[in-house]
Amino acid sequence: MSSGERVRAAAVKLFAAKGFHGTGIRDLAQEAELSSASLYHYMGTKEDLLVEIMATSLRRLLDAAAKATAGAGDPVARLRALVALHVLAHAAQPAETRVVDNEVDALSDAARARVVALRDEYEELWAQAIEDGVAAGVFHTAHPAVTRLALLEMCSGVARWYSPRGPLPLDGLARHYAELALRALGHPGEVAVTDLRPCLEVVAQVWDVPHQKDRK
Amino acid sequence: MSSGERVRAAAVKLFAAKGFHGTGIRDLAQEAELSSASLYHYMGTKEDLLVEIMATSLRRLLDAAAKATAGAGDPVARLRALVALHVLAHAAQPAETRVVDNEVDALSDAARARVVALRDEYEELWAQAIEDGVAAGVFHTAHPAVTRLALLEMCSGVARWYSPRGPLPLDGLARHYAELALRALGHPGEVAVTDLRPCLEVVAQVWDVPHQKDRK
Amino acid sequence: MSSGERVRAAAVKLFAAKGFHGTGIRDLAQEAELSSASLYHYMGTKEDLLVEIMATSLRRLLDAAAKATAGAGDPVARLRALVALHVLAHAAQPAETRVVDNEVDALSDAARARVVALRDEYEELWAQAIEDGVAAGVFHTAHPAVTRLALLEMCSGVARWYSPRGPLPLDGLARHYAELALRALGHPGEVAVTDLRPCLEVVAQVWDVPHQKDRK
Amino acid sequence: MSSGERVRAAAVKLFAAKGFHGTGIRDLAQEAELSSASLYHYMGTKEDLLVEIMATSLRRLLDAAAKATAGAGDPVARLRALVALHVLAHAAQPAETRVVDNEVDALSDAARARVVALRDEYEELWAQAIEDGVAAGVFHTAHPAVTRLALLEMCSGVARWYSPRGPLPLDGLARHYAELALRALGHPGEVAVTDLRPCLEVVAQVWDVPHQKDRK
DNA sequence: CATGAATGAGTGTTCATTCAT
DNA sequence: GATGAATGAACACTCATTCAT
Repeated sequence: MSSGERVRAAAVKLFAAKGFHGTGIRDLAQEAELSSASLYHYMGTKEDLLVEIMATSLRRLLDAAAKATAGAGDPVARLRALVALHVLAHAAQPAETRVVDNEVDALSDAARARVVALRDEYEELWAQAIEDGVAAGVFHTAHPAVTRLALLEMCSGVARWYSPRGPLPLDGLARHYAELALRALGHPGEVAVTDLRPCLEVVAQVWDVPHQKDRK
Repeated sequence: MSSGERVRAAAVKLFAAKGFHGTGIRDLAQEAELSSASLYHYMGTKEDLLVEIMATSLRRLLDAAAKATAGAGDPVARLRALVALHVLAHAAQPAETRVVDNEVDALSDAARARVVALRDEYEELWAQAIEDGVAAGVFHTAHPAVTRLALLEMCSGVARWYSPRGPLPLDGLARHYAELALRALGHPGEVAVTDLRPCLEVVAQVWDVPHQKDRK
Repeated sequence: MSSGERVRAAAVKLFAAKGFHGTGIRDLAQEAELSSASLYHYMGTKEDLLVEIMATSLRRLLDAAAKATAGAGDPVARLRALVALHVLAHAAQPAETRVVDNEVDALSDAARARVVALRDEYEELWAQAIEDGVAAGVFHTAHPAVTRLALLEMCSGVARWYSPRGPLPLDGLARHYAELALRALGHPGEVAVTDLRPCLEVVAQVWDVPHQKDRK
Repeated sequence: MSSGERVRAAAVKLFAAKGFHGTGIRDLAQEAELSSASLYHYMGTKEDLLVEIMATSLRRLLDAAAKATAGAGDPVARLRALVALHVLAHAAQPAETRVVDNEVDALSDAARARVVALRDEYEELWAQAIEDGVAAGVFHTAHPAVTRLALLEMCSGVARWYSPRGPLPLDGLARHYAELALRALGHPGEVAVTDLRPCLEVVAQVWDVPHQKDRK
């Protein structure tokens, strides 16, 4: 791992664990095994580092979601894919996603606008899937926008507690959440592992996570 | 509002908006319209202030939950009450609850232990309701603990986006979330406003929130 | 001397001796016998301190010059007064005037504009006196603007070398420079001490300098 | 222009514009279009660079002055030459001369001693000319040393404002200053352009400045 | 009850300089 | 020659906290 990568990794780890404002430049330096001055060869300001992490992470999620839902006309399949992908991303990359979800307030106005725009673009995929499902009569919900937010928060929460060392493997987690989400949308039924295979493949590509939960 | 109350209110507002580490003692002083030195007449350290806010807030939620579920043998009724109460608390007191949910990492080990113990005690009410519902055959979920966490995150998320100025009043919000939760637990069905009345009353008592959503 | 005054005095001394950029905040703190943090009770930024010194010093000179030339219709008398005043100010307040003369480049654009405006206002008094003298036929110079700049630089230079401990007292210095200036303007002749009395009085008032050179 | 020359030119430009302490090594590198590390192939420390600039510049002025006054027994001619040369040097090389005049305080004690010795040697030429003129009865001044300093400051000031794009060409400037100086010394009279020809030639040789003011 | 004054430790960032490549 | 990488020390400035008044 190069020094530049170590800096980024240190930032992800510490921003996730202690928050942006709770992480000092000297903490980053120590974690990256560099002097605090050397940090500045690999980053602009501390905020630049945060923005880069958030934007990259969000864009990756957005691209993965676009890929995983591409060509799926069925709203149920799309939502299932979105839920699975979101949950897997948050379970596999809890630090990155916690930073994205928790540190928006630490951004300056300009940077926040950029990040929020990406987030909105991503959420629009969810909104569209739910809306289409309601229109198609496969989803039933009195307040689609509220439901969307509820489901997103539910899925994002995974980053706050999931451990790959626990009893539930990644694919089981994804299946369970997909079922919860579809039930909440009034479309109950089992989710088969085969339904998730495309998602798992996208996840494996995008985040370098093995199909099996047997690593690290 | 007394000076002491102004200090606490300032802390809740700013800790919620900018985080504990993102809020300086001078910010608090300005918000409370006091000098920074005077702050220390009303608080111990900055961390003491945070701990007080978190502990008080959690204890209030815990007491309210205990009161709202007391005597209800029916797991469905208990869970409905817990969901409604949690959602209402987060919608009515978004700042307090955001502090509780987001700033645990800012606590020292000793303080964190206290706060986490309270939180665990509260979550145990949820765990018990779900477990009882599963045992009674009214809830169906393959991973009760995971489901519990998913629902808690879903409900806590309300504090991040709900606005009383939006189209959905508090009671409607509570009903909707209760329905989402029960559906997710495999127990679909409408939730009547009358089912929530006891909750709304507890909320009104505990958090000084009017029944009607027509205030500021 | 209060702490605030000590800070200002330290800044004048050190900015004059080592330049704005050559003076660290810790140097100021040491000179003012305060911690570097305490400095910030008495100043805004380091640049604010510089601006305050320059603006105050220039305004004082401008006011003194206006007072010393007020009511004098004779261009010769006005120029004599301006020269004497300028020289006395630079001899009596060498640190302040060196800061004003040398640190303009250290200012931000906005601050520089303010300071330069004051300086221009002051130089206009010189320009007017010279122009009037030329028009009246008492001064003879082919390039009045160049001459004005030459004389100003000549007089400002005093701050770079004059010592009250040297053989030449303040009033002798002023007389000598007044003679040099008038000669350069083609209006030779002795300058009597009585001609300078009004100037010396203004100087004594404005800069708290005794008439006699026998202090400190 | 070689890299080494670019470094020196960058230093002259930036030290003049922002001061020694106000100029960072990175500023120099950028101006010289080199990396900051590469700078150190062409210089010792930042201070060495400053010393080299000052010493070279002063020695060149000193040599030029010696050459321009060599063999001239007439104190008036000598002073006229000194003034013209000084003014021309400051008008033609404003950056170099500003560095020499303003950055003496930035030098370490040892380096300052070297530079001041050169400056003293140069000023001695002025002192000698004035003294000789007074002794010969062609100059009249009550305080020769003060007058010398006054005239030197007057002439050095040219570097702070003269622009070759203004209305006054170099030779006109030199003539005007020579007249001002001789008048101040009680020896009025026109200065003919032919009187300055030797000086202009020395200037052209030493500083690569064309006789005509029509360049750049 | 309230605060101006004060500070040691810490903030994010830049400094001039070195050195292996 | 030229530079990316590296750093200890310093930079201007803010931190949470104390205390005499």
